[in-house]
Amino acid sequence: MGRGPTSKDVARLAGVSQSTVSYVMSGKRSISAETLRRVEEAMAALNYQPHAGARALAGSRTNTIAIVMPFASAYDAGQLMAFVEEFVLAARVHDYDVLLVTAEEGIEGLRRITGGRQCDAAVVMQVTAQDQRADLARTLDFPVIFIGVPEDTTGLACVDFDFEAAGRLLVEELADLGNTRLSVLGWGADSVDRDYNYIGRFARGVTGAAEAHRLPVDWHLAPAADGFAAVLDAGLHPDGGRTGIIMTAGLSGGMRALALRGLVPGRDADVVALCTEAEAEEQVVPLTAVSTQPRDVSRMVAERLFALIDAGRPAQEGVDIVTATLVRRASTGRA
Amino acid sequence: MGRGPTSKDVARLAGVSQSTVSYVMSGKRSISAETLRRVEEAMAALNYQPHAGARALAGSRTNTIAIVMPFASAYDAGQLMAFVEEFVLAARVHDYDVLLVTAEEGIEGLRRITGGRQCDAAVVMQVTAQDQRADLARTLDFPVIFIGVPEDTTGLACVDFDFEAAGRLLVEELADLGNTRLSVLGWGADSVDRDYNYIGRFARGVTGAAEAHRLPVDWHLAPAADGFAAVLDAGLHPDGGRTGIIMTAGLSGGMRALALRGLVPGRDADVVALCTEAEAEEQVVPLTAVSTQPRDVSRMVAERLFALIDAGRPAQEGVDIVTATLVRRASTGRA
DNA sequence: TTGTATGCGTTATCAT
DNA sequence: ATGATAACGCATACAA
Repeated sequence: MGRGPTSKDVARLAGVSQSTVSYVMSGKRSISAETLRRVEEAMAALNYQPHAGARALAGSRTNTIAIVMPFASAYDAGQLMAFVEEFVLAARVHDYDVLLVTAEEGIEGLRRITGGRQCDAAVVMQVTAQDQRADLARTLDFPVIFIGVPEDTTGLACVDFDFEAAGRLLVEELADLGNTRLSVLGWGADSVDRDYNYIGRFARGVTGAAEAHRLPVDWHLAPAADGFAAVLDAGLHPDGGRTGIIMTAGLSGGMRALALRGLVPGRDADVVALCTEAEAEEQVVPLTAVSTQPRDVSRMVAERLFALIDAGRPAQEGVDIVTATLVRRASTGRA
Repeated sequence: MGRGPTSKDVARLAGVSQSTVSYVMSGKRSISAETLRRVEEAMAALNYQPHAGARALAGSRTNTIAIVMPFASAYDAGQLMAFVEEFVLAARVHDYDVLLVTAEEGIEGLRRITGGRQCDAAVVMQVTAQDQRADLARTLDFPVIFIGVPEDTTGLACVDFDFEAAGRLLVEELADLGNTRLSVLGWGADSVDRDYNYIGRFARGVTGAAEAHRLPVDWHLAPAADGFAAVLDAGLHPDGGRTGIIMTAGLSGGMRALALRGLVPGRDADVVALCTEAEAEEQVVPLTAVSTQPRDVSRMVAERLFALIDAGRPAQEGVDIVTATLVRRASTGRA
């Protein structure tokens, strides 16, 4: 593997000193038009690419951002991909590359990456209420942005979707449609155990709005939703009431449970969901839904991160919330 | 942002020279038990992490692999994620990190990453028949593995799923079930235009097997599959014949088209698919299908790549094929 | 078995 | 406006 041209080679070809080449790249001092031209020509002629390692060593910036990803998680793959794509594109605009770290490496992964100066900042996804990585970040003096909201956000920069509003919007939609009780097919015990904060916030949004509208709610955990099936079998609209359905996790299972009983969303019951737009639209009956917007989250994270990096400040404390909006589709009567 | 401890600091604390610390890490010369212990203690005490940039500069290895990903593509997000996860895990086993590059950067992205010595090797996904990156790789003297098979594989290392066998298996399954003609809902013009080789290989597999069994085939491009809908409306089994259905792209659209007409896979027609296992299983009627195995591909790529890296040889020419297998589910009569 | 010294390719501080 | 030169932190050839 050939060693590749260095800035010294460029300098020689352009007939200038090596430091001049460096200054041409950084733009940190004024260069005469003539010199600039010769250096740029030489760089092009040699197909010169600065050595990233040498840069990181001398300049103590890597132009790399690490993103700690929860692969085998409750997250939808499409969402994750959308988030990552958007983030990588935003990073490239600022001339940054993206290093992938699995959440499986846990706190050690963060330590390794930051300690080894492989990146200038990190994004940590899928944050739990009691997240050890939050504690580490506080001691780190290193820009980290969290996606999700740990219980104690002191000294942390967080971004998240407004799950509480999402819960509220879905309940209000069903209430407006005249439903008198709610059945929720939601996250299973495994997710709750791992203490994903957003599940609690969503539940709080649902509960709050349901109480305000005096609607009783029964919860069922996906995917082992025997209870949910029982509700369907017992009849959705007993005693002249009307049961509205909210689905979060276990969407395909829930839709299948309906289909197997010949129940059509929008005709036999109002069904709303918290899911991706793609999921909402690819159902046999497209779903009225609040969709998390991974690209919006991604853009907000990138914006905030590069503001930090460019300013050189430590991560500014605070939680940024991405707005939730409901889109009506055929699964609710009045679409 | 503090500078962090260096190997010099470790050396001082352990009462040895800096080079000894380095040799402890690399294991490239024998160290007395006593020295080893003191150095390791010092490293632990200081929470020492070697500076990645300095390492790359001095050792000319980055311990990083770039993976060039096709985000907004015909690829399924779940497949991509599975591939990436598996690869990152494999990479960590060999003490490598993974850098993400978008295919949107095209050939320049590859050039930038390899030229800047940000990685020791690269994996290029979603390769087209006439892929410029293949030409670049041939001139690069740098380990690159392609996922997908360009037309000219001279000097390239490629790994891919056996799409031709996939097509054959699906046709044979339908033939064995007594179908006398085939209807294929497949990739749309956009994918074909971009010349994804695997589409052609799949089609070849279908065509070859269909000819061998003397089955007529009609093709419909997803998602604008008006022709497919017309076939359904015209009646699937005219003239005492029997039409078997193969779905590749546009699966959800195809299933919806069936559902809207009250057609149930496995009852009214045999339906098979080339899709992910998750997709096959989450349908109302689970699908008999050949599934690409992203994790198998990933493992094969990783295995081959690290063999190259460890051996220090240039990428060994040749195409590795990941076996295709069919799994029977309820969408074909005899499940 | 261990220490000394050099170089990797940049950035940035002195000079001029 | 430009050139020398000293770090940056590690790997490794050379000495002992």
